[in-house]
Amino acid sequence: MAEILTHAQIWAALDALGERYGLSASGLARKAGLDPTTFNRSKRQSADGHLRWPSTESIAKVLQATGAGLDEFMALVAAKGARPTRSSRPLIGLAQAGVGGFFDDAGFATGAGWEEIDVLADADEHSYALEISGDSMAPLYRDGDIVIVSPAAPVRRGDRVVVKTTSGEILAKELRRQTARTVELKSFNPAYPDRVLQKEEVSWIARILWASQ
DNA sequence: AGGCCTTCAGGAAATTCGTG
DNA sequence: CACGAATTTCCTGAAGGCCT
Repeated sequence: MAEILTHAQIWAALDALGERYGLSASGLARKAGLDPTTFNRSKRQSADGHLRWPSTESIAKVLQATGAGLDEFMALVAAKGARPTRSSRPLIGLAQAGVGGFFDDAGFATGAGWEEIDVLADADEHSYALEISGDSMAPLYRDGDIVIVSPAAPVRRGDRVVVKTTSGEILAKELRRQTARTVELKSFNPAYPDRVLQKEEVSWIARILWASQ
């Protein structure tokens, strides 16, 4: 690969990121707290043909707002022009997920009762969709949002994760850190408490890959 | 290391598009 | 038809390069 970052790749990656969330260029900018015109076509090239680039600050804000990591963004850059594949994933409401019978011991989707939903995301085959209910994850995820989750994805500190406890509780939070004995979780919504769980209280951790719709 | 000066991304205003 | 969302056009603040 001769060029690492081309103008077309960067903008295509930004578009692809927006598409994953069902957002237009202006919608993505607004979600990131930027002026809605920031990513418009007309802002990508000036009349004299000069190429315009998004600032690193804007990209940082978009990654912050979407929860995508730099590695995921760079994967989109490398996959310039590739349309995300539409695939059908099992879907369940966050509220129902804790009831039991929907997951195996490792957190993989199993059993009956799952709906199906089409998502614009080439997530792995083990991924499934959760419909957010309530405001406990605001402002990042709102009631009715769909998040794509994978129990097969490796989790690192700072990742957004869904955790099932042995008592049947389902938590969606940010992974603060994992120690030998504990798992520390930070709430998205500051109105809700952070949690520190003992390792043996955790039945599985799945990483939130994308939000959609 | 400091000041000037050019460049340019992003904001403001204006306009068009889309949808009930 | 009205309202909001999306987009274009124009403008400005400030970042950053260059030359002492």
